[in-house]
Amino acid sequence: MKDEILDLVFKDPLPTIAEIEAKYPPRQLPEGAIVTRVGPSPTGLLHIGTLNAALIPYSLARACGGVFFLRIEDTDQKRQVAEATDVILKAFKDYDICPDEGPQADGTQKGAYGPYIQSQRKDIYQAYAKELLRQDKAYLCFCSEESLAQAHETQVKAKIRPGYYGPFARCRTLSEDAVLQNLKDGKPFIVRFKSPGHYTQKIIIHDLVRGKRELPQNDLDVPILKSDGLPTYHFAHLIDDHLMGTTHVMRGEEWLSSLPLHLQMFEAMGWQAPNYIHFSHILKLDEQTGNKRKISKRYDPEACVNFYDEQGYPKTAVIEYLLTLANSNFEDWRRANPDASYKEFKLSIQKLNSSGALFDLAKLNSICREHIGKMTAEEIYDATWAWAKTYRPDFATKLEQNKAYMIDILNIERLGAKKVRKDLIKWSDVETETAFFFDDSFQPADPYAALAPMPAETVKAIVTDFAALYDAQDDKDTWFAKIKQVAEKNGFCADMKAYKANPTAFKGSVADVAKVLRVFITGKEQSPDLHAVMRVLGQQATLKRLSV
RNA sequence: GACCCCAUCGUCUAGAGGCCUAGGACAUCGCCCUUUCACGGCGGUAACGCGAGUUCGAAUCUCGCUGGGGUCGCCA
Repeated sequence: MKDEILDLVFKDPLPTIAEIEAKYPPRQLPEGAIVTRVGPSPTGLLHIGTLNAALIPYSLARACGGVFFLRIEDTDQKRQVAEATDVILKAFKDYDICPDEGPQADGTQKGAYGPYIQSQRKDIYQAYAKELLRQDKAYLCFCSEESLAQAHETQVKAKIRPGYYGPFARCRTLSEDAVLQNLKDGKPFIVRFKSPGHYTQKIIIHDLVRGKRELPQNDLDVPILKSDGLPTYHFAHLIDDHLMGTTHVMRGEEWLSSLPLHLQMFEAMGWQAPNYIHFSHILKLDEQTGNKRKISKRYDPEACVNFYDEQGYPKTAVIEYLLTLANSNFEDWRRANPDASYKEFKLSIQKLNSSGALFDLAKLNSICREHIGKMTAEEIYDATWAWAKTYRPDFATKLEQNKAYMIDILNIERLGAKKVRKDLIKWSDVETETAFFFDDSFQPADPYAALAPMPAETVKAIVTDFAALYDAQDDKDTWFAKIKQVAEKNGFCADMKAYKANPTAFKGSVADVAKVLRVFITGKEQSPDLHAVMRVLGQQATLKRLSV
């Protein structure tokens, strides 16, 4: 293509290809190490799929001593959301995904293969686009968006494969004079890749998970530079992953269809293409249709990572859940290594799952229970406090003011217990589960109604009799002996076996007596171990709740 | 519509032609433990989408069908 045209298209001075290539020398890496990356678009809240798309390459790179970097793919100015990059950075940090290279929270960038923000690489993309134009492997397209939309519609109506290819690629055959004239007229344009492919012919592709596949060659003349001069994904991926030395491109399966295009572009550039891995989407059951669909930010609150943050799901547990979806043998490994960090698990490319998984909150909950079940009361306190500081400031204050008490509460059936109770799924549960320990959040329903049909005088007698005997110093056996004593005094059977053998002989059993006390103490019919609850509550508070 | 991907219990999956009467985990149900709940223990229900083929033998290989997902943008 004429230099005159090129000069008109690229008015500002651009670095030469040689200058650029010199800045991106091949990486020196140990044998078997891979270079991979995640490239989120800063468009708002972080999607769970993006977290997953970062976790997998990060884990894989870590397992082989490779490099994992973060690249912000912000080439679509329309979809840009302010602060979204900070959201990504913060989420990665919170979830302990630490890129070796990429933008940092303080605004600087780490790594020698940057910049890692695509909007800052405009001149690089343009330099390569210019080179492609010079070599006639790309051309200028002046078709308006409206005419393109119209052509698309016509194709669909005529049941012809839609797209800008072959006879439909009108600007491909524009003469240089016509191009020059359009440019001089100030017509807006984009740069298209001149595809050398034929749709009827095949290209062999290799996906490290799916294996060898045969796909139709790409014959679409896709845009590589938009009218604002910024590259499209296809072009940016080509340039960046080449220059940055990516050995393994890992991305969602929505990219599989464009792999022939990408491979074709690598070949056109004379570059060796990286390895590709396309992982499946995280799906969700659509309640309307009953079908599975890609979990979406728009309809599913659990699609956004901040949902888990707000609810207070332990971040490690969320990561472990994602890991079980990625490599099903993670669960076996976890059982064999109950106390190891998930970071010690060697994620395997071969075992990466290739079919879409339905997001299962019940499974996540179970992982959370196990996770919190292994923590000490102090650890739970700290994590809950850190969560509450952001999402429940009032509760955070309450935690601060009652630290020792709260730890005592959390230690019920935990400290020294052979089998710890696993009723905590997330940090917000700490607030609800411990509420009855505090007078300001202890909101019992009418205990007599709750205990009906037991007569009110019987209830009162049990409560007052026990209150008279209660001593917070009692060990569990002594404490229970007193409950039995109260039971017998009021005509209840103290021995469960005897009661079950002949239930009609008594007003009820010791279990009913315990239930009365439980309702008065906790406001609920179910609670953790009552003796422990009373002990933690203390003599005074216990008696106060038993004063009728 | 065209092209592509995927297909084992409700869910995530194990499974590489005979180790499969299909295993595990979550969920669910029952029993036990037990002053309630939870935990824990024991047990149960529950799957190879369908149809051809290859083979002595198929969940596993091939083809077709069906179902689900994805792509077909100056979005990524």
